[in-house]
Amino acid sequence: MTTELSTEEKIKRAARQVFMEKGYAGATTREIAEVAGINIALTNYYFRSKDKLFDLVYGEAFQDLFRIIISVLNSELPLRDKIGQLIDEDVDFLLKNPDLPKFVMTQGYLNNENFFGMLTAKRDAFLNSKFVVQVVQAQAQGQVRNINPIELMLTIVSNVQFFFMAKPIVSRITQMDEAQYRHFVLQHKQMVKDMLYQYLFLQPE
Amino acid sequence: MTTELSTEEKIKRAARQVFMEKGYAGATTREIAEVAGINIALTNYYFRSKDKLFDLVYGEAFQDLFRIIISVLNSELPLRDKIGQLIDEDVDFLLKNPDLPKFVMTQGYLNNENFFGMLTAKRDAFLNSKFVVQVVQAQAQGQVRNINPIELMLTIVSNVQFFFMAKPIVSRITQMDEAQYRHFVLQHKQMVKDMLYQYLFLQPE
DNA sequence: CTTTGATTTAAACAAGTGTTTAAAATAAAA
DNA sequence: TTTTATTTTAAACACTTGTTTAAATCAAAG
Repeated sequence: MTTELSTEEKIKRAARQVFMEKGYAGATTREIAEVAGINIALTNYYFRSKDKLFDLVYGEAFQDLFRIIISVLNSELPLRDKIGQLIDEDVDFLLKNPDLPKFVMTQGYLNNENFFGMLTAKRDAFLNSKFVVQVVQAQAQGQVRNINPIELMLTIVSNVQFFFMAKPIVSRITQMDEAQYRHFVLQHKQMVKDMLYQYLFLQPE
Repeated sequence: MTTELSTEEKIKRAARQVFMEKGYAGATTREIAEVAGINIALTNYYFRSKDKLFDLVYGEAFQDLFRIIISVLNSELPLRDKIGQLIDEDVDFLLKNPDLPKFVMTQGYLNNENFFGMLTAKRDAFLNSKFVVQVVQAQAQGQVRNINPIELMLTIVSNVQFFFMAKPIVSRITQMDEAQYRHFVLQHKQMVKDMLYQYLFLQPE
């Protein structure tokens, strides 16, 4: 039924799966080839080396992780809605890609030049985002509590992403299965919004 | 000046350093031996294998990460002070051990039996902690907002630990050096407390 | 000093690693 | 079909891995 993928695409997908599960050092080209269902030599035929293949996979994962957040940060929404949207979209995205934050944060230091390059490229998108401007403006008008906009941004993200990074531990301790954990995270969205709104906005709308 | 450590202790410390930096797969016994300044064969003379050495290091890291939190959870403090203490002590501890959460959370699945065993052993300490009892009681008396005590616990921890796990990314984007980041995290403590108190406690004291 | 046991060493082992090679199979072009 | 280029394969390469061995060094006891 599914249309046959090109060999190149099969390798890339297998590489993403194995790298995400085992990390760079723990992954082997042989396992990637096995998952992809192709001969070992083809990984080096299509991509030049394990390093190059990893850089490709990591780069895409890195972009994926920040794309949605940055897009919402710079959207036209008013601040209150924007914070809600940040939480909603981040949760929805991570439900589909639960291992992404762990992968990006733990594997970044390996290919240093690349990693730091990607980060500095993203700097402006965060520091000069419309979100930061909105927060500063609202603070000047006394509508919003006076906290560092970047700290606020991180607080929003931390309340979402941590629940995915800690999932193996939490789901085990609380004995939640996949569906229950999903429900738990979805319900947590509202709590985070309530908490942030109440703390942040000085004048109730 | 420093008293000479035993060979066994030198290996264990070197192993902790290398395992934390590179992970299990990325670490080699030769690098551990080099860091410890001893012959390769000694790692297997004192510990039986790389696996056994890793299990030892991981087990201690695991205990370290939860010891303080569990101790505060079950202390005699009133709820409000307890939440403050959780945040204070977690930050202080992580300032001394910044790589611990990342290590415990990402390397746990490797030695599965051990990991899950340690988790189930900790289950009661969390689920039946004095903290949970206090929250439920305060909720019954209408003093505290009606949220899942475990979710509250996780929210507290997430607002602290995430700032350490994301440190490589955040410090690079914001161009903060070590001292600045330390100041940033210390200041963040108060913000987390304010936010949680305001959200959680229905009657101002 | 001699002897016994523990500790340390250099060297090697087998297995697994990323990568390459040269031939085979397939597809495309003539 | 014949020729050419592309893709795939099995096998091997050089190297690193965790681990072991047997000898050397050291410390303590007799």
